[in-house]
Amino acid sequence: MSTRQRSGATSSDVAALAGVSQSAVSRAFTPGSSLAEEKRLRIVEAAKKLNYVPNSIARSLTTRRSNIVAVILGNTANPFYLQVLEAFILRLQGQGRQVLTFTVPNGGDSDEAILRVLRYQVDGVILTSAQLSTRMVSLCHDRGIPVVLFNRYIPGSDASGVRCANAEGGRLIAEAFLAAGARTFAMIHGDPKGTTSQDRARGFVDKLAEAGIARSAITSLEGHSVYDGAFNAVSRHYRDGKAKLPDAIFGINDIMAMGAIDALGQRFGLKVPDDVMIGGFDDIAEGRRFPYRLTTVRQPIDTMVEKALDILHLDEPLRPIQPGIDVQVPGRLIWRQSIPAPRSRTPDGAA
Amino acid sequence: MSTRQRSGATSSDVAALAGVSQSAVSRAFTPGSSLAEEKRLRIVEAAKKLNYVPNSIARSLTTRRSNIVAVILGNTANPFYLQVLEAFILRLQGQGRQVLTFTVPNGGDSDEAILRVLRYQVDGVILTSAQLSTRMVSLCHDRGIPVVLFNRYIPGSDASGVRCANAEGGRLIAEAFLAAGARTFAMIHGDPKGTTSQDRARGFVDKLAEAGIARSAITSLEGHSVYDGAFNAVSRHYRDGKAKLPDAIFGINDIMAMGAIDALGQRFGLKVPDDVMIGGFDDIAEGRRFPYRLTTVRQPIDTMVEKALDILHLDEPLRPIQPGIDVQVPGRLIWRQSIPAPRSRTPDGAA
DNA sequence: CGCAAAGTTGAATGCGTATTCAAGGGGCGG
DNA sequence: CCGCCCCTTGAATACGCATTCAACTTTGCG
Repeated sequence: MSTRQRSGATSSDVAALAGVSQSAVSRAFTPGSSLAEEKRLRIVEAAKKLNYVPNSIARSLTTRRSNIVAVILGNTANPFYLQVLEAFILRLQGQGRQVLTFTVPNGGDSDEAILRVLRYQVDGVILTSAQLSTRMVSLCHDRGIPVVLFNRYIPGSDASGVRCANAEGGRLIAEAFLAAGARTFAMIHGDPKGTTSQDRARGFVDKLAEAGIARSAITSLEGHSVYDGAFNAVSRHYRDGKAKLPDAIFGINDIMAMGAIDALGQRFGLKVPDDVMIGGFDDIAEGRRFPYRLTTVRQPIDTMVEKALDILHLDEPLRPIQPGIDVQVPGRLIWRQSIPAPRSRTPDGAA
Repeated sequence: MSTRQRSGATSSDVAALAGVSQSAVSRAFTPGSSLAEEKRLRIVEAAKKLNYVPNSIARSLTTRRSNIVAVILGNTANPFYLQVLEAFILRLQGQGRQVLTFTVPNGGDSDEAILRVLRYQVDGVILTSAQLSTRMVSLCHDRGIPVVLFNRYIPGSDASGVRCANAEGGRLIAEAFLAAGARTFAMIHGDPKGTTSQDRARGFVDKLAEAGIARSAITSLEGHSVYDGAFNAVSRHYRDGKAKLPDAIFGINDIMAMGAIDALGQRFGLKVPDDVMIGGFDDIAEGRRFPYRLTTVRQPIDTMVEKALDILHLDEPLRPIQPGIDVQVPGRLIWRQSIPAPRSRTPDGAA
């Protein structure tokens, strides 16, 4: 009701009411510090009476730890990364930490975001699907702020990262296609500069090469990591029988595989997997359901998030920055209806 | 490479290098403060040399403004709210502000999140689809922290809020159904305690009543605001011809409308809109596409976000907390294929 | 009972910045 | 040439809390 500007009671206010020193109040709210139980109770009671809440900003200033972790997101159009964001939030909240969320325009660099992050003295930075200059890496490095790249790495840098074993995942899809009898292929790339897309494509092509498929039998399309990009690429490339349809199309991520399926269905009246088989990557919720039923490589989000936070070493009082730790977590092939199952396998339903 | 604990150069370091006082450095980084241009340049240069970045934590302590806004999310399973989150992030980033993101378990209360928020001295709180006790409202109130409820309100409270005109939206869907010739109806509710779901349902029922449809001709199902909930509710309710199918089903939000469509198709082989027509609410991206093509009420996210931030009055140096401002933004009916178009209208394609 | 060790407590200090206050300098009009 | 006002500047202080240090109290054990 009043327009008071004070943001609330301070530890000194509580101290005065409880008849103790400000130090005692601080200790009452710092687990593990030495304080008589009886006094602690008295302080807590006084605090409640004043609606006292410790000021984390002030605390951060002295402890030099903000308990804030920054998560920087590129490509928010891909539901996968929103799922990743949620996983980070849940886990960090469980640890009593907060998440400062940033987005950077798709394909843009994250330098500005990093600069903002530095101002807020965050305890760590998670970077997904965004470019990061090596200058920024070393800036964080110098200030003792650990950075973990999520599903991305900077070749030649010593930045740490966690990623799905993308190349192996690409191989898994290739194997599935081969087992289902495909002999001609297309793949829809995401961000051409992104290592994630490159690695998946490489694994895919390598496996096919091993099976004797010539590189020329594999068409490359650009889908820019988004649904519409894939939809349009497929629509354009196969319009009017301009190009011959392959037996199988690999969407470098699920959202593009979905775009491809819809383009085939709506533009050309083609059915998946009867006319063309489709494989994806990520295992996003939307792709599990009708009508997509994507056969895909599941990225174990929880495991990846856990490992990323491990690398951050948030609990270390002083954290020596290790030279880049690079963790790869294997993906798992999930069989659904978008690729016909070979004899030896049975498709599972929607997971 | 070193394990230095210092988090970087301070304004005093820069001052020493530039041969000025710490005050001057502070002024150099505070737009609008009085400082000779030549000196400002010298300071900026020294700062660059030291990789100095102002410490926002320390700044917040003296200015009593953190430039942080908290966004609390319930129901992250609904893509709509992730879209909302992104809109807030983008807009706030553009203002030089940061977003602290919290999630609360679906249907849970947000009291704990609010308490965390208070510790961080955020400049404002946005709360979406989560319960909030009036005690917490007044706690924020007392501390001068503005709270805006997004698509939610607390009856009898003076908390501010922005929401879509939900009742009117429900009416729009009812009108569309009626225009298409429907006479029997079902609706799938979301969170039974949520005002959003209640309001949409009320508008829907009211409009039907005006058209002479008895309440008993409207079946109520519980979908708990999630895809699976709606899918299961429809599957169960109409199993084995247990209940007669209505002409039209209103999913209180798109994600449930989608679940309903899939249940009808997969469980009963029914086609939309030929066998049953379906209406939704929100206009999420997934519902625009094949195979859903949802006719729905679009919530103008950008407008709503803008208004929500207006109410926050982030720029006011001292912000008197107004008694609850309650803004309602009208939704717009988007015609797609899930409801047959009456003569006078033409459906648009995927938007 | 005595002494050392452990446990408690408060005063004082520092974290990095913004801001106030008073002092100094320069320009301008009279 | 003088006086006034505005612009610029640095010293000092406050922001709210954690932590160190020294003083004091209690416990434990011989």
